[in-house]
Amino acid sequence: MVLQTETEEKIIASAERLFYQKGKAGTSMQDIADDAGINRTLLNYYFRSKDQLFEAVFRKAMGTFVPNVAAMMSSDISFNDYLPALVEKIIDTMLEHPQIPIFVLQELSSNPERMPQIIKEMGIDPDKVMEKMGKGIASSKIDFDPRQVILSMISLCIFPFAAKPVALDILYGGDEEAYISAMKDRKVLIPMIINQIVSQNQSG
Amino acid sequence: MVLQTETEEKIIASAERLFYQKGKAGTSMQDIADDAGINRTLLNYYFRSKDQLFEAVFRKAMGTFVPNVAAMMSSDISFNDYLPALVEKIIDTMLEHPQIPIFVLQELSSNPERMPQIIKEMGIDPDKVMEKMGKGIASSKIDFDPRQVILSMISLCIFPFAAKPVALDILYGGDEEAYISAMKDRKVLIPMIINQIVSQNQSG
DNA sequence: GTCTATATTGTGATAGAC
DNA sequence: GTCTATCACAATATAGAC
Repeated sequence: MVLQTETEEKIIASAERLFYQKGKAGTSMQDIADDAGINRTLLNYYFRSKDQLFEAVFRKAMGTFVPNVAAMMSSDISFNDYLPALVEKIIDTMLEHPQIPIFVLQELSSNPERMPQIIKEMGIDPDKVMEKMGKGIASSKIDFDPRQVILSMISLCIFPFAAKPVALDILYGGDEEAYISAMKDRKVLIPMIINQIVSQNQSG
Repeated sequence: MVLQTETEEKIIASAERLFYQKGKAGTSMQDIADDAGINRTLLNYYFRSKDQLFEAVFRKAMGTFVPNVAAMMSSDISFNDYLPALVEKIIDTMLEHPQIPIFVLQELSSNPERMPQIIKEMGIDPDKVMEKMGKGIASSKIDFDPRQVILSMISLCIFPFAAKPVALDILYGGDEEAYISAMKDRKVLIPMIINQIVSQNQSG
């Protein structure tokens, strides 16, 4: 992260909070300026336009996930062995930034045509990911498509945060502590689930 | 569904499409009127305000899920036995309305304080849901909290649709047919996963 | 770098003619 | 029920003083 002026940092921090909660169209430049306690025109001075400010926030949010994937791909241990660490990393990231999934998915849902370029920019090679996955999942008991396994793992990790308001209320009666505690429990539950799918003779 | 005038139907149809894709703040009344091919003031004539039009769309979207839950709760067979039918119902609903999850979750994320009242209005009794769940899950092999099981099942069913742009591009190389086909496969995969978690001696 | 003033356009909503 | 005309206001963005 490059050094930034204090004002620029305040803008980004406020823009993040508000874009995450209210979305791009639901947040005005004035809202952000007020939240940051600065003059509205400074947003244009530093970021030229609302679009460019949003873009900065969006890219930072996307970048939150990439290190997790990158770390997995650069490690030389198999998917199965790396699984618990990966799940823990993802859930820890979610506990810190629970609003990011919906924010990112809402933007990608509105502008799906952005996906191909984003993948390219983030340096993710789908083939390489699949190769890594397939390696650990080859001996699957139920002969799952590796893509179904990875999709299921991500679903189990991320959806409970995207659906926090619903889960919190219906399943945990509004008890935030109970909800958080349950999310932490999933660090061990999810690898168990995935391992059960993938293979029961990992030792072989 | 009550009989509606043709104009009213056109408004709702356009409002759904646009609210789903661009969100509430990202969609103007003019956008909706143009999409419906009618005069903008008719929106106010039929729905009084943008807020009330949005509310109509939001409630209809929420109502899409409720029948699935309601059907499960009113059935007298156990959760485990009902599982495959429930998963199939949910995934079929998602295939028909893949944009609803993000739309609903975005709104609830912006206004989580709405949850308690919504649950009440929809006639969902959390205790009754939990009782139903706990019944089928009691003999769990890994002694899972029933809430973790239900949360996992929902995650596995819904997240792959919420994350469609990402999954489509990274996992299926942009091949829409392959993606849809994979989603259909999950109708049988997900019950297998959940059953493996829950119990291996359901017969007892 | 930070402010005030202003240009321009878009927005939700209503009144009133037909 | 549907239209035109209009209101009051909020939005993004820029020019220019300090």
